[in-house]
Amino acid sequence: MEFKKKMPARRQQILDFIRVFRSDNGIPPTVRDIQHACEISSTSVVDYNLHKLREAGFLNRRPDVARGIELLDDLGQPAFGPSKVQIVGTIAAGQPIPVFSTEESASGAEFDTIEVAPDLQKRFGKLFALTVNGTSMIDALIDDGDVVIIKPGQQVNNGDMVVAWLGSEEEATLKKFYLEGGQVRLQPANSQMEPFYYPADNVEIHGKVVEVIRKLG
Amino acid sequence: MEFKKKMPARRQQILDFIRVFRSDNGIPPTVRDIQHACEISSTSVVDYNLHKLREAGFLNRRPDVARGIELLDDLGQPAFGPSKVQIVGTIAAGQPIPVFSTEESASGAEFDTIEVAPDLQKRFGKLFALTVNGTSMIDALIDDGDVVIIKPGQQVNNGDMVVAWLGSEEEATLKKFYLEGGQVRLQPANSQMEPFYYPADNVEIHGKVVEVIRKLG
DNA sequence: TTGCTTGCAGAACATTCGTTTGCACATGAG
DNA sequence: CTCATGTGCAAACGAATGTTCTGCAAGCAA
Repeated sequence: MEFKKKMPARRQQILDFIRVFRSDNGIPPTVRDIQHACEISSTSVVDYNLHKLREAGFLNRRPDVARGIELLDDLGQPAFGPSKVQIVGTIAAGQPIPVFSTEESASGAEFDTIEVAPDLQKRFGKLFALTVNGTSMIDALIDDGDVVIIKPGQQVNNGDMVVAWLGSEEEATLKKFYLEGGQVRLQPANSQMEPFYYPADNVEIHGKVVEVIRKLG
Repeated sequence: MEFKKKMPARRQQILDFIRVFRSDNGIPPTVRDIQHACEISSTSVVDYNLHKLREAGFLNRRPDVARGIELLDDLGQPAFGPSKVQIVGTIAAGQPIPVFSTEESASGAEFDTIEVAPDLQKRFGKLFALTVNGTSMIDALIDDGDVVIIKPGQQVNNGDMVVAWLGSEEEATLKKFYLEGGQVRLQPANSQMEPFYYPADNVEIHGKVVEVIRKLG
């Protein structure tokens, strides 16, 4: 299945300019800003291409408002302002991890959120967060109250810090992951600690930790 | 010296609305947006108050451009887009800390930066960051490569994690700070570790850690 | 050919929106 | 009292800006 038809150079240029302009000035450009920057002879051409870009899902246009161009991220969400990540629960040794459905976050439920650097979501896409409860992850240099930002999914590489569920132990944990033959080596981040070994089918990977945040003061 | 005269309620309301509107919509409000939201009968009243707010240094107005209101932070800098904090150097046991001049960051020098959540700078004002070099802070649950976000200054409270310079040891360190009589107790964040005691005049406080960030993957 | 689509051009139109002007009312200093 | 200053109001002006209409040309398929 083919997703992206090749984008005309003119259209790509416009999209890039909107990004740069918004980053430089804090507000989106006007149609005529785009016209002059991209050396287009008419505003109608800009309008035409903006219309196409809207159809392709790259942006939104608020009708009849000045500077109403609104860039969208990969998920069709407005890409402005502080990025907030939902804290879907806590992680602690001996407790199940709350199931996060990647597709839909039940619109009724209200979650706590944590503000993260906007570039995080740009790099990793959809993210979730867990609050660490207790000092059971201290061997991974993670303290009580720390927040771990997680990219959900099973695809992890050796060396990634992962959210692992150990079936036999009935325990969730944060460790560095290494697949070695049929075995899984879970290595605490603390180099002074010894690794643990488990059969591969006993370890269930829920996601990959992309950042740890500890708020103080 | 008196800094802030009391701000008229109307003016404060306008300022608050601009913040909320910008956060909700990603673009600044128009004069008429403000007029309607604050139930003001005329645009000229809004314009008058915006003029006053500009004189007071709270915002900037780009002349003759739609939605040209630009909120300023405490330092008179535009407050939009991703918040970047300068990484002014590294911290490691046995090495001096680079001196950060709070007033001026030498415009010639180029620093690495790290993106942080925008609310951090709103809450703490001017911030700096240090990269932790080596595992010497591991007793404070801080790993090699972690970035600590620091609010510079000597005013710290008991229990704060601080950047401390130990004169006699010629060593910089990150520890929880407690002033007890004439002594300073420096407590590693790791509860399994024992505290250290120093005479107060041997400990130089450079700032307060407000957040620890560990990037993975 | 015919018809359809994509893309560009020029001009005019309609609305949004920043700005200005004039006036009124209060308060306080002199 | 007069004068200056801060604040609020109404209306209008004009620049900024989104939108629309008509036309043209090249590519492509039936």
